[in-house]
Amino acid sequence: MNGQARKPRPAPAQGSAPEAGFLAAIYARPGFKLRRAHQIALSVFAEECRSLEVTSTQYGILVAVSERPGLDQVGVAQALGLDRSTTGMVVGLLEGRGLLRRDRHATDGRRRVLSLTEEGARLLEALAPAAERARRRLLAPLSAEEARTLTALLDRLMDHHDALVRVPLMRPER
Amino acid sequence: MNGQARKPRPAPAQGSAPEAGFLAAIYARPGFKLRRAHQIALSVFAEECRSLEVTSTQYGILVAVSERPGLDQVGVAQALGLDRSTTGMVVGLLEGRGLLRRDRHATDGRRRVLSLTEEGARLLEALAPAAERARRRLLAPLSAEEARTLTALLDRLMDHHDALVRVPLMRPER
DNA sequence: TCAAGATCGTCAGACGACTGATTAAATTTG
DNA sequence: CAAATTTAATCAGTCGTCTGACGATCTTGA
Repeated sequence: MNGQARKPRPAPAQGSAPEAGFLAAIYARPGFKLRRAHQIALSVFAEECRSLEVTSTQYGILVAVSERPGLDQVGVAQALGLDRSTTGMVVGLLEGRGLLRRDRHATDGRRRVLSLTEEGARLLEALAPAAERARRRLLAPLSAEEARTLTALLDRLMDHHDALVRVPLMRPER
Repeated sequence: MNGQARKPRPAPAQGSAPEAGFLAAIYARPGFKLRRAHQIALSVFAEECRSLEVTSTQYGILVAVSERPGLDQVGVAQALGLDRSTTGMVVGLLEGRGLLRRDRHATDGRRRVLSLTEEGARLLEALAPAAERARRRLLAPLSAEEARTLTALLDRLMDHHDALVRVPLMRPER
């Protein structure tokens, strides 16, 4: 929460090994490690951007809209691998905060065309260094070489399973 | 959803490279890759356990209670790195399905002591092979060596940042 | 002993995510 | 052209997760 060590905790029972194999079946699961690592990444990002009140998902949406003003919600969802419903919800949130606009498409009445407001653009600028700090901090325990390896392995997982996830990554046409 | 290829999708705009650098700033973020990989891990687990109606979080809780009958909710939360509230919610769900019991602690009136029901134990047995299939499928694109590397790198991230996350991993005493 | 502090469970509120259904607006086709 | 199909957005419902607050209970130290 506060970015510093949270509290003098009563010494995690790590070393004392009260029972070596407890939950080994869970701790060994890659899915568990990924959940944990993701949890950590969210925490670090949240800490670095605390003052700006933006989550990593919101940051992704802001960047996408900034790079492609006029993108619709489906385009954003596909580019980021988000669910359509989730996207609609978060976009509504950002609209409510005055960070982006949601206009009707000129010729296709179904589409909602997204673009940053002045304030959204300003916030995004302030966000960039914070996001960079978060990236660095997350990767701090790894060497540059190791970070590249991790990145490559995760990319392999993503490529291989892309079609299996309900929301595959897809770039907007044009 | 259905475990098969979901639909003949209209050819992801991958190769055609409509704009090489679109969202590169996001795609390069390790946090983004971790979110995606976690999303995939959840999907694979869900597919393998679809018939049993159990999520990976629920599976973790069932295993923890099975290995330590009599553990309380805080113990479960700390062992799995879950929030107390989350744990209470999921435990309530499992209790509602008759998979575990929640009794008052004999001497400490604050504690709720957890244990598997017959049905919970049976389900857990049926779950083991499904969880193993999920693990294998998730790691399918990696060699054994690469899987070990990935595991090791994620462990490094976890160890280094453990204290920063609000819910550090902690084994129950005794 | 008793008041202060710590701990367990729970609630409300917020956010992200997925499913399934519905509505409205294209687009395709017979 | 009109009907059938497809697609964008939204909604309701479920689940997981975290935060902050609260009441009940336990422990401790003055």
